[in-house]
Amino acid sequence: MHIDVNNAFLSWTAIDKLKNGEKVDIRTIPAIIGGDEAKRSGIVLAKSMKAKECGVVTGEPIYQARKKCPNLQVFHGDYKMYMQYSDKLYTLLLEYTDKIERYSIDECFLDMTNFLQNETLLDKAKEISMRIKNELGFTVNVGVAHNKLLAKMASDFTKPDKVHTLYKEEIPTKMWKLPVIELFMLGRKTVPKLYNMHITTIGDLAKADKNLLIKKFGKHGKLMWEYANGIDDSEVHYQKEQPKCIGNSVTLPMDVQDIRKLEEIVLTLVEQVTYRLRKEELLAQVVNVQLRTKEFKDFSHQQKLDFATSSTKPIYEQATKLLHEMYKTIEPIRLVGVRVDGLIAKNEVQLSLFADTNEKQNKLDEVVDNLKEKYGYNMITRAGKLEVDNIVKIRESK
DNA sequence: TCTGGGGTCCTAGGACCC
DNA sequence: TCTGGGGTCCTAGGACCC
Repeated sequence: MHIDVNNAFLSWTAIDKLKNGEKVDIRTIPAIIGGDEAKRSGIVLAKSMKAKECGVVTGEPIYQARKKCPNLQVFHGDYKMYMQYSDKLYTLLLEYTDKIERYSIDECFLDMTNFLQNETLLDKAKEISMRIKNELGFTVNVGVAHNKLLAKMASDFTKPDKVHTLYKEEIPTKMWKLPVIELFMLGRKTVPKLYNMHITTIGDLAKADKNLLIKKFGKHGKLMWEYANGIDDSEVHYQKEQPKCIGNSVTLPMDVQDIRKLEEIVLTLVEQVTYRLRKEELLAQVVNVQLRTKEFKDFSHQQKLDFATSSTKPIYEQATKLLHEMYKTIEPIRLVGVRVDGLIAKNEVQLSLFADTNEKQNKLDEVVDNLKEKYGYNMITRAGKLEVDNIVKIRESK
């Protein structure tokens, strides 16, 4: 089964407001959850049905959505609150199976193979759907199928509050008629290329020459042909996996060219990233810095460290080096990102010739972390960074 | 008042080794 | 006498997901 919360951010905001005494249910009016236009992060993250009817789409700029829908109401998201609703959903689902993959904040895959007893899968799906609505106050779509791909495709059929099946024999009638963009893992870059090959529906793709697709698209070609034919043998990954990378980035309220400013922003991001790294008890082996220009061109540089570390100082030094490498071709910068890669568990660390032996630095990080833990992330900061902190307020929830 | 932020995976090309 | 072929590791960029 694939379970997908209908308009998750909007629904959760709606029920949270109702709980706090708000009279109108924002699910019943033209409304969206969006970023902050003044901070240049004004895009649509979720929309109500009424907003959708106006033609509002997820990901578009809010000003554009407002043009389509003049009486649109805009609300900001609250990640911490969303996580609480996500946890409630997960807890309820655990009553049905312990093999649950939390695919995202609002999506789960359930492996029901060993939990059917006498009921059919479909009855269970209906029961789950009903209980979520009654006990948690929001609706979901449930997709029922014999693999993850088909379950996910099924949960995406008509919304909201629906249970759909997509069994093997239903593939031609329920899936093949859909436009090819609807297929999982086909995005805006690949679809025009398929159109040029006269492939417009998922059915066209399913019947296309597999080898030709592989020749044109490599591994991705094989995958899309298999998906179009409903082939997928991936497991439900119900055990929490160690992250492969940790990164934070900010779109700046205004373009920045001053390298000193950029350095300070990088420092803020490094502190954020390494804080998360230490909380997860991981060490990083690679540092990556990303810049986006005001023309929306992205650049990134990365480099391996001589030793695995989670310490602010060496990671900041590496990040500054990378920033300066890229600064040569400087243009006004819109976004700055810092990411660490090649993560390993702290207790699995190999002894290196250049081991991270700076006890003093590690101790300092620990003290700062504890203060942040106790008094809030933004309660302690560097004196030299106060100005940047005003530009780049780090969200407490992260 | 144009276009978020968090991720994963893949590919191509270059350096280097034998 | 004028340039092989196997491999690994690293980096930059891009596609896709929610």
